[in-house]
Amino acid sequence: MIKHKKNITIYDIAKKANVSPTTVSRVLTGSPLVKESTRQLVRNIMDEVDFTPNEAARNLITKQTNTIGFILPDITNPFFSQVYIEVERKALELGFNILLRNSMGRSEVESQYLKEFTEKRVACIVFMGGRINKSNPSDQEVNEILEVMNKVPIIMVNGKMKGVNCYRIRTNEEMGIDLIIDHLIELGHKEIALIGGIKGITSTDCKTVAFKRAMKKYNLKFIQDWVIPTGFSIEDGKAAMKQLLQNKQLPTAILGINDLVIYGAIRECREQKIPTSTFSFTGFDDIFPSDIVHPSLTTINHNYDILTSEIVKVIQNLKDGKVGIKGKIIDTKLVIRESTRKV
Amino acid sequence: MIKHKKNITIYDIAKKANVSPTTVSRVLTGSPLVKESTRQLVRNIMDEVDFTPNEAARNLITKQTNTIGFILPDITNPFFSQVYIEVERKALELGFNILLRNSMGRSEVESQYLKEFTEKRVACIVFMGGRINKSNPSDQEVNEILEVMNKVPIIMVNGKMKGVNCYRIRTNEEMGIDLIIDHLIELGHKEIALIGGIKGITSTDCKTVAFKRAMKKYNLKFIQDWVIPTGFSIEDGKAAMKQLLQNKQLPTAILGINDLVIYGAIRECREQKIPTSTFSFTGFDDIFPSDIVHPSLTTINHNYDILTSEIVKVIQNLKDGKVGIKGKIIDTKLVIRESTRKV
DNA sequence: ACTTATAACGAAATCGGTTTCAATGAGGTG
DNA sequence: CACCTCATTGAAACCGATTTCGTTATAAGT
Repeated sequence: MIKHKKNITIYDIAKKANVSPTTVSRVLTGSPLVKESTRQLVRNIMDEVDFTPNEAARNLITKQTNTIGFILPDITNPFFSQVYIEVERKALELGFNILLRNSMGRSEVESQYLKEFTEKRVACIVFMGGRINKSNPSDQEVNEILEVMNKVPIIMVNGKMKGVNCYRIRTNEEMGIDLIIDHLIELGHKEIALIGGIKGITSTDCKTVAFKRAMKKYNLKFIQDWVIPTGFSIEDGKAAMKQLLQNKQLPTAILGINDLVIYGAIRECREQKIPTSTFSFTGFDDIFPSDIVHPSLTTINHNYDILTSEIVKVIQNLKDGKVGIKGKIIDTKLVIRESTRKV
Repeated sequence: MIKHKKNITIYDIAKKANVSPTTVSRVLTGSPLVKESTRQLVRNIMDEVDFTPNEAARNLITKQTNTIGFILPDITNPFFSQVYIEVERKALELGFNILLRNSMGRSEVESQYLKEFTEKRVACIVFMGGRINKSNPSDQEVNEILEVMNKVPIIMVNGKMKGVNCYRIRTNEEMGIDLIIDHLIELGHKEIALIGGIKGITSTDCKTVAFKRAMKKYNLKFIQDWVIPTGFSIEDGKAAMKQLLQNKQLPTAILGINDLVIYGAIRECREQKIPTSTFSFTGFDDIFPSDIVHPSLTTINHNYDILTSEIVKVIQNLKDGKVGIKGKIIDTKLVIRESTRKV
């Protein structure tokens, strides 16, 4: 195995410098209780012998880490990597570093990582796990969270669990749907479809409800055949579009549960030689390629900067021992690009 | 600060179970030197009081971690996240977990993370840092690597440093360029431009040399005005295309230093109302959106599966104490899509 | 019956830092 | 000169696991 041996310790440094280990430790922690000249002496010897303090020893005695555990489904998904990188950058300024884990949305993997994080005594856990996106998580899934919460603060991002009173930051998805529908109405659309998503997943259910409500608000007819919840991937979007195109009557606008499914829908149109300008498309998330695909996508942006700032604000409060607010909903905003046009 | 206190230790468990801490530890490590009945007894008590072993204490005494440090420029870049996620998945099977750090390509940030990793006593470091991509890294940058290597094995991915004899895995970029040129020649192209990249960066220099060599091989004239090294981003690609279009004579094919600059180039064409079919475009990297942008991109795939397998193979060897090979070059492959056509 | 092997367990040392508390000496004060 | 303050320093306890080495009891071998 990969073992680190014959390590140089503060005791070795102390001997060489003719001081006590205490003094060496003080130099390490930057304590002011050391004469400047001895500090320099010790520092020089550290450099000379290439001393590297052992973090495990420090963590053990201080009962602290400056590590934040971060669980998300898949970092290759631009939505998550955009959130992650910003939280990392902002947390770094507070002196925290981040430990990332990809759960691939699998509950048992999440369990494993939650356990790992408590063993590592992380300062807190940012959780974008799959289970907080289920409308009906199992008792075990809930209990596990509660148990971990006894030891480590948890911040749930874009999800919730009934009975779990942890910190919650989420983006206002209903508002996003309203913005989209308003925009489409303005462009004169009256026949609107909704593709992608999975029933029983919180965000899908939530968006679907908001969609129905908005349609009712404008007195538009809600057509069940135009709601096609196939999934969240590009392939799922392609499949949904294929199915949608089999209807005799077609909508003028197509609303995707996220950006990816719209990429798929557009691809399906291309393959069937249907001009993409036949429909107005809207996505959700504003992930980075949405700016560069063709047609570039009208979509909902999560206000990543505010979202991540709020996450870090909670971490900051935890660090300072303040209580702070337990929940926060972030406004979303509409980004208009080429994929929507007048009917 | 966020401190963990009043922890339950193996001593508490031992007392409750009427056994020694040694026995509890044996249960934790899965040692066979425990009677099945006492093992169950101890396990039950652990569950009962919700005991979580302290990893710092374990790391301290065993002088080991099963952690791999991973430094890359930016995880939001699909090229890196694709490599990262695969290494993570494969390393997980070996019992390793990964600690990711984004250097944003900045050398001083890399230094900080290298230091952090040695303090954490990681098992090894996978390094896709910026400095290994410089044709002329500074002495300090090299020395730092050498110092770290004294304590932790380093695996450099797609980069090198003269005088540094660590493990090296890289993709064959020259081969990629050859494949592209061969493909373009087959389609009848004779006028070819090269956009993006930065002189002094290894991969750019390497690709440029390969480009010149291939052009010579086919007796094509190399036109300096058609080589425009602006950078690596979408914006840089846009700028390069803008500049290229100012030439009186234009090429029929445009070769990008990576996929992103081609996204930018295509965008610039759109803005200038030039049909994208005017040129054949080729990228490099085959990042995920290249499949879905329009036109979908002909590009070079890094054989991510083999690349990551080789990385993990080195880690496996390190774990087993085997020496193994020090370097490996991975073949690249051409992926033909819509962006290239007969001239 | 006596030695020996084996299974199960525990005492105590150990990893490498931090922190508490006490000690020392120099300088200031009345 | 006695007393006090303040700046530096060190001895030793401590964090919570693992591991070495020795002990005990029981089964097996001769």
